[in-house]
Amino acid sequence: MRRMTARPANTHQAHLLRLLRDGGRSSRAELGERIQLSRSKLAVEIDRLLETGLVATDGFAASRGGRRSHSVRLAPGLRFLGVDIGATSIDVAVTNGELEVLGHLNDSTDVKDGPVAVFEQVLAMAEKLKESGLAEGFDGVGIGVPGPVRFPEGVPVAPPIMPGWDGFPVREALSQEFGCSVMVDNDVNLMGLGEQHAGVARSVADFLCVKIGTGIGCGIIVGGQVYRGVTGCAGDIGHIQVDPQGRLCACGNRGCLEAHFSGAALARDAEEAAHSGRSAHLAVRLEASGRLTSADLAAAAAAGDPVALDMARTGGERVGQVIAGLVSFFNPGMVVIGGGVTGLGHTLLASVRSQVYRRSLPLATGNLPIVLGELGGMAGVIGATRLISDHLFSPA
Amino acid sequence: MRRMTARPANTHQAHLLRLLRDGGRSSRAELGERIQLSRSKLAVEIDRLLETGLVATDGFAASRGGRRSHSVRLAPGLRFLGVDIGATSIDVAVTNGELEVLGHLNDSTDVKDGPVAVFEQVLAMAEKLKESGLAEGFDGVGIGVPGPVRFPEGVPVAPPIMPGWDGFPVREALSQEFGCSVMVDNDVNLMGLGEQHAGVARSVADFLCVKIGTGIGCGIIVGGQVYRGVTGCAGDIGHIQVDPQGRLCACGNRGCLEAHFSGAALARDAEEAAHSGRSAHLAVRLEASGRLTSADLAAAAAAGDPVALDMARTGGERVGQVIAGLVSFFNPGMVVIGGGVTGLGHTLLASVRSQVYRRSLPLATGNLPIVLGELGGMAGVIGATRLISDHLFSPA
DNA sequence: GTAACTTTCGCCAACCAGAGGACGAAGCAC
DNA sequence: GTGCTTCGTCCTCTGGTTGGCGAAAGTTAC
Repeated sequence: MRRMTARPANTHQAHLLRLLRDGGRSSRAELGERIQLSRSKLAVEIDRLLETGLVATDGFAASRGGRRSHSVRLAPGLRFLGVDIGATSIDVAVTNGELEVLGHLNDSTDVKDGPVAVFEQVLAMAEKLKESGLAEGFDGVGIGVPGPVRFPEGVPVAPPIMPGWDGFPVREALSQEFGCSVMVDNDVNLMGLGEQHAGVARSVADFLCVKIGTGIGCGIIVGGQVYRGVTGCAGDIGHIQVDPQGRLCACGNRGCLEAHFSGAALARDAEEAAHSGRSAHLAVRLEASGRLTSADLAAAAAAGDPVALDMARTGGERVGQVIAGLVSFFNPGMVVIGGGVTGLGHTLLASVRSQVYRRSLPLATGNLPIVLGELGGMAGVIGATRLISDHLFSPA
Repeated sequence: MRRMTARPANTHQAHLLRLLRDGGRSSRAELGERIQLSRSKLAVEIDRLLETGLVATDGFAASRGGRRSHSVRLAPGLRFLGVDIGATSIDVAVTNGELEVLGHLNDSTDVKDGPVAVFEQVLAMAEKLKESGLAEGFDGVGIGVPGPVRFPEGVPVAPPIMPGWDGFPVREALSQEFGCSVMVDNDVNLMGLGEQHAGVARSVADFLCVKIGTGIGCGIIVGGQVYRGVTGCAGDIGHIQVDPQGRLCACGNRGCLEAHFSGAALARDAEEAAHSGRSAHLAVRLEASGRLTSADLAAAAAAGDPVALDMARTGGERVGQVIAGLVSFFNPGMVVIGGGVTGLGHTLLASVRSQVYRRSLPLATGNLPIVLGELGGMAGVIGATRLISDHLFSPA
């Protein structure tokens, strides 16, 4: 099948494409109600979109009491690829134009192996998805990487946990490889976009999305759009100080949030607790797998292990302290928490909430939901497809 | 003189008015270069503005090598009033349409006396400005208050240091009193607007403006606009924790920034140092005036008093710690520091900078100016007139 | 001092895009 | 079948852009 190469010619067409993406198939009349456009103009633009092949007719719409209208929808062959590269795993998903996930693969990796090795893996996974018949090619690819990105160029800059990625032209290289448009962003921003598109933050314009995985980052959505800061590294909250007398962090400072509470720190603490015999539960798990991860800790906490619960509680307080500061500063409409450690669930959430509600202005916390992400591991890939579709569904 | 009651009829007129405000008198040709509009349309809109009296012709413009063009400017009789209500003082200034300050008054007050008393004072000051012949009336009034404001309605909400102001309809009451449009905002936001309009932050779209006065707040400018958060209390950084084992704060928590470093905290510390005999310099000043303020501390520091210098240094480190967190989170293009304690000047600035540069990502700090505000006490009132002019120079 | 060039301004004609009304077609309810 | 509603197309009208032209008023070159 021939890939779509057309792009909307103007803002009206772009707006229509987004309406169809987010609202699914619609009649012209329905579109007319949602868009600020005269009927004649609307008809012209839809005709043009039909001509370019970006949208297709799709039978009749349900009657609303009068003449039935013809439906239109995004071209059914549209395929977006979402790639979420984590520190230790890769998620790849293929969606249709409406960003519904048609297929999904997860693979473990080590981001430290460098971009060439990782992208070989990504390409293999994409190939597998194609072979399973879900796509014959991709119209656009969105990629999330665990570090700061110079967004316009799609190039990682000085990523702390990704040696070898600094300056690697991810966007350009993959654009060539896939033969289509590619957009690259920080994984946390994409998680925010994902939760906004299809998760808990639907219809929230200003919110924060805190991802606690191997590291800790925060996606910032202002007015429905990702805020990236002037150099693209906004949301880098992992090294905010939570305790002047705290632990020494890899960054050279003391008491960084990430040194106390992140996937890496928790795993280390859990192993320490297992070795020292403070937690029999964790010791058993360590025995079984040889290593401990935050998932083991979550399981131990779920099983009621007091040491694990305590770690979740104190960790939550630390994150809560930082989030309280961010809430005071940013006054968001919602805080979404995601990433690997969400397995700690309500223990974590409870202590975060208690910190925030205690430390921030009532005016800021009065109507502030602090919730876990709804999409789990899919948030990143969905956000990635949202990113690339936003790009493609905007005037060239 | 009759006040201007007209408002721009469309976005083009609004845009023209702002161009004239920010660029001063211009010829039609100059305006044509700066605005996205055809010559004929431009001529029509300018003619309409001339008709309504919002702009006036103003002689010939300097020739650029051809036929001389007629200049237009904002109506010369336009007068805006900027009011900056602090915890202990009031600033009032009158400007022309171009927001040039024509006259300025400063008076001490106590915001705790409540809105009625304070506004009586404000009205008296405005009257005095009128009597000095600077204005015959006001076309718009902007007001800053030291606490959170429900912006659309212009009503303070739950302001911690302004008992009696909660829910007082400032905008409505003063609009009646002055007989013109009034806009109310947090004083810190207005300081940010002021520094953006006429101060160090000209041409910076994303920056933070930290005001350290009686309390501590932070104005957030995103994309050239004030970000107020979902309930209007964004930037309330005074109660971010800087030390879990720190001082007890009035808010009930421990180690709040404001408890360690703010006009009030510094004055208390300075008096303590004077009493205990640790600083002879401060003791002399205490003797002289019976009370110490941050201005005394600044003077002592400037004179080389080691205790005062140490207070400035450690205080700067505390603020710097918080700002470092905000820089990591927000990745601004500039940080402006203002408010009463700016008298501490470079001692303060140096320790803030060292903290931020040490704790935040190089990517975020690489090209990040951390500077003192340029406008001093005038930032608030200029920002206030900017606020109301932005409002009046937008389509009705 | 004069001629040639430049720049601005106002006017007009041609043209184009989009809004909104009119109208017929298509479907539903009774 | 009759009346009502909805849908889609056609057509007109308005507002705005573009480009051209000439007058006015400067500057520069000679």
